[in-house]
Amino acid sequence: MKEGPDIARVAALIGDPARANILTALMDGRALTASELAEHAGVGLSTASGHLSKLSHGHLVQQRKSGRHKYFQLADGDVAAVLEALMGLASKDGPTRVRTGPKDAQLRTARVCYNHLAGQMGVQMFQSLVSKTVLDEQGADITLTPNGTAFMTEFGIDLDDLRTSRTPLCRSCLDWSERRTHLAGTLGRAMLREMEHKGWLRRDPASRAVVFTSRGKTAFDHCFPVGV
Amino acid sequence: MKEGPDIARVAALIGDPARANILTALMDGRALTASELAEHAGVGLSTASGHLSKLSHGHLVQQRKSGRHKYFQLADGDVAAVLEALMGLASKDGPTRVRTGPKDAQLRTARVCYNHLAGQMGVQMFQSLVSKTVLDEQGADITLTPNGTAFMTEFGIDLDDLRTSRTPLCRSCLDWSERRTHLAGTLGRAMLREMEHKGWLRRDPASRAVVFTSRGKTAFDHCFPVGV
DNA sequence: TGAATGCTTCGGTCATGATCAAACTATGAA
DNA sequence: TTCATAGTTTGATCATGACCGAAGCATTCA
Repeated sequence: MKEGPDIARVAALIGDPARANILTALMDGRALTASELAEHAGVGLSTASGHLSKLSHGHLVQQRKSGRHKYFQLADGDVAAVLEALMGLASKDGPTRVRTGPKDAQLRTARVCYNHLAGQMGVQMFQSLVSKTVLDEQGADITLTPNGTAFMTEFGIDLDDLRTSRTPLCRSCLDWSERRTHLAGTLGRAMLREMEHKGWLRRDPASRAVVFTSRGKTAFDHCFPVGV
Repeated sequence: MKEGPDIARVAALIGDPARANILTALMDGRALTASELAEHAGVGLSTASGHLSKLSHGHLVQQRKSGRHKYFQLADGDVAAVLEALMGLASKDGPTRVRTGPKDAQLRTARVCYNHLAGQMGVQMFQSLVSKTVLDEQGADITLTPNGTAFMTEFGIDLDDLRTSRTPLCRSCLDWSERRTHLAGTLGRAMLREMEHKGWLRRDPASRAVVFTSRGKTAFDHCFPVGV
């Protein structure tokens, strides 16, 4: 077998353990340096450099030079979505799951997906926004209603600022632990940032977990009540 | 690097060209024999047998013995969804796309995704059913409305028969060429089968393409008008 | 009971690519 | 300028695993 479908190229790229480690490390949306990623992957710097070059050519990651550092991040949300989907498959792969530890449960309740909130709380927020008619959901198309504009402004988000970006304001993202839609796009990102800014939550620096403060959880539930 | 995340195992499984060929061959939902798959993959029978054993252990395919034949098919819809997602990523991978041929356009309009209709027409059907309130969409949850029961019966589908299965009746599936939801689940499968039975469409035996007859296209547009 | 077909297992060959250390380049700091 | 830090390139080693043909099972058909 020499020439296979393109799908094989991409999958093989993700299929190397070191590269998979790099990609999962980037799943929280942060940009990391080559050395940090080498550390995460558990390989030497030269090896990591080679991997990053391949991931770059495969358009799975994006690079940005800043001084003598080079920062890497996932190319876009689609890559993150594919990784999430693969995790969904892998997690039910037979009894290999030594997982479901305490960390795992925490990821299930709230985690960062690329740059927005995912997990049970991400889904709760989204569904609450839909029933409050802040968002309108038509298939995979999410739009902000006129009603929603006021809500967001009050929440502390500068919509004009967001609209300058060429990436869509609202986007749906499928949650693989919950099998439900949650909010992505620049608005999803802005809301996560705002909640962090309000002090509702804290991002675990070592993982994708998001920890709500008790005050934050209360405010969250008040702002995004379930089953309205 | 020795032990990576589970995601690497799954991705590596898909990442081999021969195995990727096998999986894409199975994307139309049909069950194929080991020899047929060896042919598709372009490798010897013994090699294909080894690959199939690995795919089986990785829970990506399912096997069923029937006489002296052994049939293989994708393990479930989630696998198909991941493959579709990977195709989405691969298709925008730089200028490597010698694709976008006539076959590609045909796949974009209508194709089989695992066992249901996908592509532009799949999306059209789904959206039409939602605006006709045959289906109700809440996030990723799709349900058949009481209204919809009558519609389906008239369409020629025996719902009681479908409900005996333990897999959900309705399920949403994200279309990666259209970036929109379409209908999966046993109902999605039944509708495709019924349309084939009505003679509206014909499945290309060599690919995932679905070709509508001109009469079928007219009936389809009448039954599932766009933008109702 | 053979004979034929479909698939699996085994043994051996071979190519790929992951890895590291060391040399090299580039940027920033002293 | 010189030194230190961050990253890339190169060259060599080595393990993995894809591949095939031949032999081995199993199932059906005669």
